[in-house]
Amino acid sequence: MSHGTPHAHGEGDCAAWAQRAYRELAARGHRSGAARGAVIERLSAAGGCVTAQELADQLRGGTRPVGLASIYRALAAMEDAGLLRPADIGPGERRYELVHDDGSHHHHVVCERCDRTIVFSDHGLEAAIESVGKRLGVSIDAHDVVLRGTCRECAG
Amino acid sequence: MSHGTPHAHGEGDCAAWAQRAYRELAARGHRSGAARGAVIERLSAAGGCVTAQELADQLRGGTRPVGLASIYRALAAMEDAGLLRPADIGPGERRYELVHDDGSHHHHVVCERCDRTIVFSDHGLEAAIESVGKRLGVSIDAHDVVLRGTCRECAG
DNA sequence: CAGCAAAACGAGAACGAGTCTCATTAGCGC
DNA sequence: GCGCTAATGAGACTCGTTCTCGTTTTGCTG
Repeated sequence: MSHGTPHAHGEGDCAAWAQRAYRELAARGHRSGAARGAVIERLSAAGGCVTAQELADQLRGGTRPVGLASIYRALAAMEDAGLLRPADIGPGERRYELVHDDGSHHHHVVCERCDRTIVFSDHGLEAAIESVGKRLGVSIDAHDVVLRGTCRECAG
Repeated sequence: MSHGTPHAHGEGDCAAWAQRAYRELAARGHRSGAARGAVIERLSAAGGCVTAQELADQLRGGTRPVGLASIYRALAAMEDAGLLRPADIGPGERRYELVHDDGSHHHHVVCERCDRTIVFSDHGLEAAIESVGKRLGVSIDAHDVVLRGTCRECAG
């Protein structure tokens, strides 16, 4: 049951995500623009977990530079549409995660030595969180969990 | 502004915390200064869960204004000394929590309607986190958990 | 296809949190 | 007191994010 997926990158999902993003945004009355398209492609290629700045850097080197404002606008629109989820992993680190429609869901471990981020999911943890919500009488819409420690490689 | 968290723990702890803060900082070779003293008093009075900006505002209105730089310095020194723990509750929200020496430890629920923060601790959740760390082979030094939802009052 | 209104765009200004620098002040051991 | 050094505060600076505004695109309609 609680089988983890440490760093499983499914690329097929991301292409599907891009399709859904186009569809969802169009359905919400958004017109298709070059900037937003480029952002969607980049996000989908990266599989998520990027900052706005990283997107800007990558797009600046690409076929066509995209203004920062447009990137933030695109990200905001997609967050509104439930296509992205911001993850506040550290101060000055707002990373955006793809939200897949299968409801899959993960959290992060940040290694304090190498600064790498490991992705995981865990049923036990989700269950514990749900149980806390019930106990407190709070209906939980979302939750962020960030673990900090030393990863296997750094621990040696 | 309206962020007076109803406190489950007594205020006696916070006075004790202030004492320990003075002691611990002195032990680390810090001299006692007016600015740092004011920050300790304010933190202890607030019981934690404040941002540097809030401290600055409160101290500006007080008997003696304290420079922002000094506040950040004081916070950093106390974090180093294990007296404070930063909690990244939201973007642009670096709140500092008192670390009590009884090792007590809590997390936050942020109500998305009234923006209030509820503090809780849960043994099951801690256990789940520990178990995740073991499974991933990561030694966990610290962890942040933020739940977002609607509190009992707002759900009405 | 041309015309049009609204959406999207990009450059740059503005903003806010946090950090850094530096000249001045003040603690503490002597 | 004396002097060394940490602490302080004003303000400059960085950096991520948001806002503004004039221009370009898009998609719709005649």
